[in-house]
Amino acid sequence: MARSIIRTLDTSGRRLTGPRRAVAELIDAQQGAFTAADLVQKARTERPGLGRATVFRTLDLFLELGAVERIELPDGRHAYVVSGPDHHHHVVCKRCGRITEFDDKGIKALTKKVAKRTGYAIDTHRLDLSGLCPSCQSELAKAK
Amino acid sequence: MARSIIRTLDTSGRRLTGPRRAVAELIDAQQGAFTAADLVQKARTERPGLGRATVFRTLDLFLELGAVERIELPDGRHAYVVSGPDHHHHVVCKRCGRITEFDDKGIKALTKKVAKRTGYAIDTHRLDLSGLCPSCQSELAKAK
DNA sequence: CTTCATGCAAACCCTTTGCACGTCG
DNA sequence: CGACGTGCAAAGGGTTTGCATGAAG
Repeated sequence: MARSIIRTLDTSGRRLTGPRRAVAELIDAQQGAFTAADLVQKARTERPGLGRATVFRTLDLFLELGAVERIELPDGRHAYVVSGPDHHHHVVCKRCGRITEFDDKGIKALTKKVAKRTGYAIDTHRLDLSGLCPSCQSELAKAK
Repeated sequence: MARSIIRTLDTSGRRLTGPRRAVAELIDAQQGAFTAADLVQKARTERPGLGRATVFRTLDLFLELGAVERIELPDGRHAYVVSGPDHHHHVVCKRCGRITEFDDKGIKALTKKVAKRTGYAIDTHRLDLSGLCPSCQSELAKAK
C-alpha cells in the first residue's frame, strides 16, 4: 500500500487530497524506479481525470517531503524512487533499466574528506552506479 | 587550446571538421562546467552560423568518445565538463553554481564491493556532491 | 566521388504556468 | 467560508529530426 507516502504527507501539514492519494498509489504499484511519464501514462488508464500537472506537482511535493528521491538514468533522463527511512544509493542496469539499491558505506567519510580539501560545506551527495544486472549479463553471454 | 579534445576526435576515425573544431574551442574557453545552452549562446556571438543542432550533435559525439562527461546539477539540469585523463568527480555549489573537482579516492573500492554484493557488472559510476562553496558560505554569514 | 556532417526550421518531448473551478479543513 | 489544490490548455525550455546543401577523406 501507499501507506508510508501517505503518512508522510499527513504528518506534514499539507492537505491529504484524493489526487495526491492517487499519485501515491500509482507510485506504490510501480516496482523500482519510475519516470514522471510512467505515472502520467498509467494515470491515463487507471485514474482518468488526473492531470499531468498534478502528477508533476505532487511528485515535487513528495520530493520536498523526502518521500521520494530523484535519480538520473544513464541516458540522462530522470527517474524517481521511493525513499526508505535509511539512506541508500542505486545501481541502474544500462540494458533493462532495473534498479537495485545498496547501502551507503564509506561515502560519508569520503564526503568529509572532500569537504576538508575543497572548503565546501557539503550537504548532499548522490552516487549512481550503472552497468549490467546479473540477468542481462547472462542473456548477453548466451546471445554470443 | 582545444588540443586534447581534437586529438581524441582525430584518433577516433571520425571526421575532423570545422564546426567540430569550433565546438571544441568553445568548450575549451569555458572554465569548469558548462551547459549546452552556454555553448549555443556563445556560438551565436563568437561563431555565427554554427547551428544549435551541431552543438548538440557534437556534444553527443564528444560524450561518446569520452572527451567530455555529463553531470547533473542540483536543480536537475545537466552540464558538461571536459574529462581529463584522470578520473575525477565534482562538487557543485548550490548557490552560485561553481564547480570544483576532486580526485577519486576510494570509490573504486566501494564500487567493487557493491558489484560483489549485487552481482552487477558495474562499468560507470557518478558521484556528485553539492553544498556551498567557501565564498558563498562567507557571503551568507555576512548577510546575517 | 561517396560518405558523412551541417544548417535551418519544424517537430518533439518533458515540465511549468495561468486561470477558473472545486475541495479540504 | 477561505485558503489551498486541481484540471485543462497553453506556454516554455531543452533536445532531436528531416532534408537539401556542403565539406572531408
